[in-house]
Amino acid sequence: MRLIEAIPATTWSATVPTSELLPLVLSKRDRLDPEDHAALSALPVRTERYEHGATIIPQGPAPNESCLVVAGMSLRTQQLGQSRTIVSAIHIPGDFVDLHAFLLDELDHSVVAQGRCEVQFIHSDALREVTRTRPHLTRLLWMSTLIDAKIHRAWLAASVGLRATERIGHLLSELFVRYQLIGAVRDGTFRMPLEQKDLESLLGYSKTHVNRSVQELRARGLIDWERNTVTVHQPDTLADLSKFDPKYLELRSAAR
Amino acid sequence: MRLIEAIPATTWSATVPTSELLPLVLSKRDRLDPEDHAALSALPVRTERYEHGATIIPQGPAPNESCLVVAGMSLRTQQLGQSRTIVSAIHIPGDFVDLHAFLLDELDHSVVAQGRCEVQFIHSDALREVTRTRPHLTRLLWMSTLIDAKIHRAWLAASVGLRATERIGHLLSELFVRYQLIGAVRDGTFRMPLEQKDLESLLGYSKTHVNRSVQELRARGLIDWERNTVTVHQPDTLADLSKFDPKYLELRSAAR
DNA sequence: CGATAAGTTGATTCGCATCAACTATTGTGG
DNA sequence: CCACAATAGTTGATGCGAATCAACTTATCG
Repeated sequence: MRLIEAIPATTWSATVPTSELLPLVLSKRDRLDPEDHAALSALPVRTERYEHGATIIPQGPAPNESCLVVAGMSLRTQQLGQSRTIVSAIHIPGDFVDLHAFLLDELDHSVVAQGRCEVQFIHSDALREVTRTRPHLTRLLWMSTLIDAKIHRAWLAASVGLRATERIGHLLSELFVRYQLIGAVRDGTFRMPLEQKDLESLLGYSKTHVNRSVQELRARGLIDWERNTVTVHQPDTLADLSKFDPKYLELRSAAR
Repeated sequence: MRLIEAIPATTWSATVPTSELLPLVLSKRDRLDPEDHAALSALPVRTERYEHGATIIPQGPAPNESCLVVAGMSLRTQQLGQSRTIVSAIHIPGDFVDLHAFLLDELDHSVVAQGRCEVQFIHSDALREVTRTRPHLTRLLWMSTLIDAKIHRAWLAASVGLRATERIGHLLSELFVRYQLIGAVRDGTFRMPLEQKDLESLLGYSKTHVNRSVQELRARGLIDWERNTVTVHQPDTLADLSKFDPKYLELRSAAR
């Protein structure tokens, strides 16, 4: 087992009861009135744990459940041709993994556990019922998928327009912000189930080149990164270098 | 004016009355019952035309309208730092341009006309009313944004995993399929408001390299492309070479 | 404490950018 | 209508960013 120890500190399950996780997540986007809150708490959920590399959702016909990361990390991976695998999204605690599954027939990607990972499943019927009766919640759920798309666009822009060093800086800036939002950064440091080698499938660079680029960021005093621990010494400088817009994950809804 | 003549043949406004466009577009996703159909037809819309390069939607605070391309083409463009502009989406007739705008406060991109372009605006209040009263329509609208995200993921994968020639093949395969879906391909040929030079901001390659890659595709007998006219001689071979999954935009499905 | 995997360094090759010239096409005004 | 201007497309030469192959060091785990 060369995993990071157990499920990382970045877990909510310790502090938040199962039924309160979803309302908590959505309340970060917009105020929930008591009825909405109750509707969410009442959703039946099933919690599962996965070992590193396990497939949480397979590519192909969409499952009749959607899920949410409770602890750890999962990756959305797409096949490109036969041989190549590309990561198209990273999910950390509080992120919906495949909310879109309940509206699509077929998923173009798999979801796999990166390190140990705990997720909460919600049946599509229950979600459909929410969309039938609770318009405001529907809009908030919809918004979650829009934020997903927003991140996709940012990755796409980074992929087209940045070179290795900047691009790694961009990814680390994003993870820094996202881990900050769930309270998992202390003194500029966070732990996550990614190592340098993982950037090979994430960004498409060889491990050799990833390493040289990471060294450059280190040499400039912007970051440290050993194994699963990342420290961002100068978030602003790093964001600037990487053309990362720190506001791009501001999450509040326009839909009341 | 070095535009493609007037609004291209790829227009629906000639054959479909304004109020019927939106129901027509959504009915491609799933059956509409008469009430849903009526609700859509009743939406007040405003039609506008833009010249090449005109900004249809500016980056920044989200507008209180969303829009749909009726004729021509529009591009979603993002700023990366000060200088670089990246295209993150292409919209052709029948595509929603910024349906997500009505749920987000702030747009991370602009939308500009590529060639002459006709769009239909729908006020956010009207959309919000639809989401309040018509759950099935809401799911279909939501699904439009999910397909958008699906295309983003395909672009991202292509951008990370393919080289210039394949990547251009990928884009042309996608456009071929999308234009086919709106009935704008005849004998493998379609016209569009993009030229080779436009791939510079679309894919991030220099025009020199774009040209050499296009020539390679031509030399292999896969395509022809002069100015605004593209012919795909062997869609299957091209898709295969480009690792393009031709199924990825098939839209119809079961219960929504 | 040995085995395995992550990280590091160097040498070579290749894809693509860049700069520069040139041709072909389209559009414009006299 | 023709001559010219402007833009799209084409070709060549050179340099840099990143892949690849290979060897090696360091950390981790059983």
